[in-house]
Amino acid sequence: MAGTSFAERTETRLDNAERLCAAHGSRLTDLRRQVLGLVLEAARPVGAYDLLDGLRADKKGAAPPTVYRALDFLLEEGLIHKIERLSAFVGCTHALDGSHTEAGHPHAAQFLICTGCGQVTELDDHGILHALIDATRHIGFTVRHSTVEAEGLCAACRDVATA
Amino acid sequence: MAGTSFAERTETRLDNAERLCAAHGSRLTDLRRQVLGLVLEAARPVGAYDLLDGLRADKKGAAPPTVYRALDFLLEEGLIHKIERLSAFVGCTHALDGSHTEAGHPHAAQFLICTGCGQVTELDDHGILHALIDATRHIGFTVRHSTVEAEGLCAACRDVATA
DNA sequence: TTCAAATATGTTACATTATAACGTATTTTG
DNA sequence: CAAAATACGTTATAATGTAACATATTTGAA
Ligand SMILES: [Zn+2]
Ligand SMILES: [Zn+2]
Ligand SMILES: [Zn+2]
Ligand SMILES: [Zn+2]
Repeated sequence: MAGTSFAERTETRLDNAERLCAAHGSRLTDLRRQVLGLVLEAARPVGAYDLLDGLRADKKGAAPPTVYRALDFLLEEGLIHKIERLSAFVGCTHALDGSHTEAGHPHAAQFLICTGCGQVTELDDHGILHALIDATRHIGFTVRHSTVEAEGLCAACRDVATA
Repeated sequence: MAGTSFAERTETRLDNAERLCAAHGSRLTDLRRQVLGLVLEAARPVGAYDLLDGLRADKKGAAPPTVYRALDFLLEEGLIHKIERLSAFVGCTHALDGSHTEAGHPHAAQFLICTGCGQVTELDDHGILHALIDATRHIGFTVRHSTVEAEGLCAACRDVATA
């Protein structure tokens, strides 16, 4: 049995994830659950090789494909997002926290990356998405997937900076 | 003297770039000009190692730092953009084509990546930028730099697909 | 002009991120 | 149960990006 044990809140979110997978007819295996748990426990976006280190505490022989395959699955299920600018991964708050019974499967989101504290905030702002769709429709481009990432300072870090 | 020779249109854009640099008090050296030329001649986003291959046709001993340093300079001058999802680089149409005398230095832009033909279109849409600023202001986040990239099908490729 | 400082480039080595390819194990389905 | 599909193990390597330090070139002031 997988030795890793997570905080209660994480277990709750993992259970939510498991329900979403079941509803899609896909399987949140022990390994995938463990990788998702490691992503959720991190306060900030985690790189694949950090996850690999975490996995190795439990499964000695883990190798890159182990973690990348799990990440691919979690991305396809919409349980995590990849922050392109950081080559790192975060849990999808929309899918894991909300009571959104329609969640799961990738969705358009926006990410605010604070260069002060490293925290990433997920937005799900329709205005941004609409502005993008509007601008692209003009020139006949059909959007299938969008990446919106902003770097800057969160409220807390800005207050520190201007103090 | 650098042997690489570019199409006339590229030379024109390189001359524009040189003027912009001069106006900033920075220098578009032979090497940087050559790398920018290679970016501009490519019909699509180019990876750093493709550029390195191109450079090596002319300068036998070129190494990764050679091209990465040139790219860093060109990014800082706002002459090229990096497409994060592709780890690849494109010329900035705003800076190089327009008669925008205020151009140069990085600016917020949006990129449409066609998965059919690989072409990338640069937008400079105020609506998208504004929607992003609006959404972030609400939560006290200050945007310093934004990445907006959409993957999908351009008009031409969509027509082929539905034919 | 001459020399010191700043800037740009050369060069070697390495770090980080990601995937290919193939074999084994487990789960599902008829 | 047996066949097929899915998931995982394992080894090797590809692709992208930097650190560190030496050399060369340009700039600017004495
Ligand atoms: Zn999400
Ligand atoms: Zn912060
Ligand atoms: Zn641009
Ligand atoms: Zn196309």
